[in-house]
Parts: sequence; structure tokens; C-alpha cells
Amino acid sequence: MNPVTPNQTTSDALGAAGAPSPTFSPLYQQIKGLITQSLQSGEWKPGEMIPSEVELANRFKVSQGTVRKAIDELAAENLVMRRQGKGTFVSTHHEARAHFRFLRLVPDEGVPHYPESRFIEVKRLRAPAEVARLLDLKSGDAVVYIKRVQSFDNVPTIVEELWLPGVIFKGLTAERLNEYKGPMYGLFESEFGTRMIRAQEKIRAVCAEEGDAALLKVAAGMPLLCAERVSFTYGDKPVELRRGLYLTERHHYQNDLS
Amino acid sequence: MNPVTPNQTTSDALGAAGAPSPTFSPLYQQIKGLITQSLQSGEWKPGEMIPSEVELANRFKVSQGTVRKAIDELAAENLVMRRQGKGTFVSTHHEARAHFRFLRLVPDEGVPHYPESRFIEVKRLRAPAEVARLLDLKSGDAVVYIKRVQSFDNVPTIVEELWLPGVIFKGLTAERLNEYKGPMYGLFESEFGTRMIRAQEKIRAVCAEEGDAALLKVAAGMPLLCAERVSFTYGDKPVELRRGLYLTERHHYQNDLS
DNA sequence: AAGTGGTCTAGACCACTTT
DNA sequence: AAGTGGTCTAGACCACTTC
Repeated sequence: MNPVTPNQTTSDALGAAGAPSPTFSPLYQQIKGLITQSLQSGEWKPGEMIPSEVELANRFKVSQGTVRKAIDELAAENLVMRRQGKGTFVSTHHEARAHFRFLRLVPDEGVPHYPESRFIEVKRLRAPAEVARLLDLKSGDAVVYIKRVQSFDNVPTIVEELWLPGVIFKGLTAERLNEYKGPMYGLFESEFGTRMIRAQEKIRAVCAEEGDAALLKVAAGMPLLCAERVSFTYGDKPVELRRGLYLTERHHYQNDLS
Repeated sequence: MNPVTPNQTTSDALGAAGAPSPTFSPLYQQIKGLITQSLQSGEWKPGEMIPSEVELANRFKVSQGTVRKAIDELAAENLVMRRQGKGTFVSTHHEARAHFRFLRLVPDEGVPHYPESRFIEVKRLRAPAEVARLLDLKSGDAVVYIKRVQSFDNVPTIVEELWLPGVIFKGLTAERLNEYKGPMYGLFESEFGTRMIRAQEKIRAVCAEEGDAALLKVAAGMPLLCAERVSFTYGDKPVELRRGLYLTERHHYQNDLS
């Protein structure tokens, strides 16, 4: 495939000729970009092994050290996983390891585990203005709306609403959601070719309204943690809006500041 | 100073002779440990420049690349900051950049800024069992207790309680806190030689009790975000317990999942 | 034995900052 | 011009996994 200009001075494999302010970037960043493209295009699928460092170095006509630095950054961003002696693998949501990267609600006592889902509602609708804005859609574009309750040990703890771009998640139905075990991100990745790689959350404390209180089997007015999440796939493209209400009587939201 | 065994095979500069299961670690990890010791001991103080990579390579009798990899990790952990052309500097809390690493509450609209503090109470007391456990002290050990209110644009928004090990924060008084402008972590770093480098938070939604509601000028029962934080300094030693109540009417707790 | 990622070295040169 | 961190190379060898 495209070899990359093997020097770091002023050339740039990605720079378009005649661009007004060409972006100069080090060689390993360009390699990183090329590898990311292959990940995005599905040349190497989640869970699969990518070519070895030596092979990539040959392909791109750079040294192994340069490929190595590119992959180091991709590993730091959780796009790939390195395993000594085996190879480098495309990250996937079909792993216990990945599950708790996005589910931060853990029990006060005992070991974290994944909750059971019960779907309340799955339908297609026109994106309200606010949803459209956050998902980078036009107001009125088709979106898939999902509402569910999640329970730990049969104790309902999370009420969650999701809005997904209709174009991407065309065939998403309640049946397919019910059939599927595990985090929805696994389903999104396998069935819709859309892998979430990053998210931003805004967290507030709110009072439970009647309907949500009933779903959680608590009194209206109970304080709940409200997490509004926008998730992004490759190219910082937003592909999910999620609003979760967490009952934090026996669970808490865990966060490491570092 | 101590040169490090210049090969990576089975020797280990830190391994004690005769240890039952000696820990083998790569050379750059050992270098990282030695640099961390110098940071911890105050050989290089917050804000100061540490010796250049070449100088450290000479000191430790290793290649520059090995020192580089050690510093790369320290930079990733925010213990030092690299500045091209200038040098590598010990991180400090006396920077806008560091402030929002630990203060995650930001306004819904407008640019984040730092709140004003009003101290309600500062006293010494005997650590309750729970506090002692989290700070790795003995129950009944001396701790400094602080309670304050923080306001954004004269709107009280945060009620915060702190517990600090009495041995470390001996001369901490209300006066010194009032004199000091900016985040307390800056004061802790400069006046008490204790630098926070990492923290764990557990977040819940709670109802405001009478006293806290009065301080925040809201009705009792108002939902508040409760963040319990344990902060650590070098060697994963806990040196602060903090319990914050956040009013999230016009602010939210921001978190990036990546 | 062969293939993978992980460590270490030595040297060259680039980009940025200060003198 | 000199010093700093940043990039890139080529080669050696180590540790781990699989055949």
C-alpha cells in the first residue's frame, strides 16, 4: 500500500498540494492516521490481529520504531491492544475488560458485574432540535429511540434513554435488542459496524419524576444521578446520545482523577 | 549518583539480594523509579526544571532513549511536563492547567472559572473510624477538619468538607487558608510539601440536609451531587479525604470516558 | 525454531528556545 | 551558536507464545 515519505523534514504524505496552510506532522503521526483508516474501513475487524510491526514497517517503508510509536498511541487510546508474543489486536466491546470503561456505576459492596436489561420502548422518531444538535444531525432527521431499565441482582437501578442516528441503525428492533446478551456497544459494533471509542458525560443530581420512579420502584422525588452521554466513533463523529438515571442507594459512580 | 545496571537481562537495581521473589523490571522502569524518588524527596521542586535527558543519561549510565522512555511515562502521569526547546519541569498545582484536573464542576453556559472560597470551620479532631480507614491512619489519630462554601459569581454552589492527616498538616489554620488565593492543592504543595498526584471519586445523588441547604441558599431536600474523594501523593499514600456537595442547577460534573 | 511485541543502544538530524 | 526536547533509523537482544 501507499508508502509514506520516508523523511520528516517538510514533506507530508497527507498534505494536499497547494493547500493554503499545509499541516506538517511527524511521520509516526501519519502512520497512525493510515492505520486508523484501516481500522475505520474495516480492513481489520474488532478482535482480529493487525499485521505485525515488521510487516507494517515494510508496507509503509519506515522503520519498525516509527510504526511502534504509532501503535503505542493507538494502544493508549484503546483502539488496539498489544499482547506480547502474540500480536496487536483491534479492540472490541466483546470483552469484560471493555465493559466497565463505559459503565461506571459499581456496587458499594462486592465485585462489579453487568446488569440485566429490560427494554421498555424501541421506536423510530424525528430528532428533536436538542438531540439533532448533539448528534450533528438536522432537526427532524430519523433517529432510533430506546428506553430500558437495567437491574443488578433483580434490583432496578438504571433507567436509560438512547437516541441513535436512524441512517446508521436502520434495522435496530426490540427483538434484536432482546436477543442480544451483553452491552449494547457489542451489538452496535457487530451488527451495525459502528464502534464507540470515546464519550463525554455531563452529570447532575435530579429528582425522580413519577414515571421513572415507578420503573425504579422508588418514591417520586428520590434523588437520582443523571448522566448525559454523547459517544463518538472514528473521526470524532457523534453516534449516540444517552441519558441515564442512576439510583445511587447501593451503587456509586466511580471516577479516577489522574 | 547511583548508576544503574546497564543491561536488562536478569539484574535489577532495586532488587534486594536474597529476596524470595525478586521483582524484575525493565531498565527504564528503574530509571523512572529513581527520578520519582528525586521528585518525592524534593531534589527538584514543583515548577523547577529537572536535568536534561542527556545529563540524566550520563548520571544513570544509560542511553538517552532509556531516560526518554522513563520521562515519557512520568509526563503521561502528569508528574512532569515537557516543553520543547526549554526542558522538562516538575508539575505544580500553581497553574490554571492543573486546576481543572481536579475541579470537574463546570458551568452549563460560559467558560469554566475558579470559584471563591469561604471557610466555615477549621479545627483539629480525632479521626473517626471511617476517616481513619480511608486515610490509612489509626482511629483516633489527629486530623485537620475543614468546611467551606465555594461560590461561582457569588452564587454558593459547593459545600465541601475535608479531612487531612494532622501529622502532615500541622500548622494549617483558618488564617492561612483565608490568606491563600487559588486551589488548596497549591497551598498544600508549597506550604506543606505534599503534592496530590491522583484521586479516586465516588459520586452519588443525595438530598440536601437542613444545614447544607442553608449554606447553599436552597430548600432542604434539593437534589445534590455528592462526591467523596480520596487523594494520593507519591507512593499511593492517601493524604486527603474530601466530601463535596455540588448544586447542579446551573453547573454539571464533566467527565470524559476514553 | 520461528514469530510476535518489548527493551536498549548509538547516532543522526529536526524544531524550538534562549543566549 | 548552544542547549533543550522530538523524530527517525538500524541493529541487537530479550520475553513470551505458538508450532
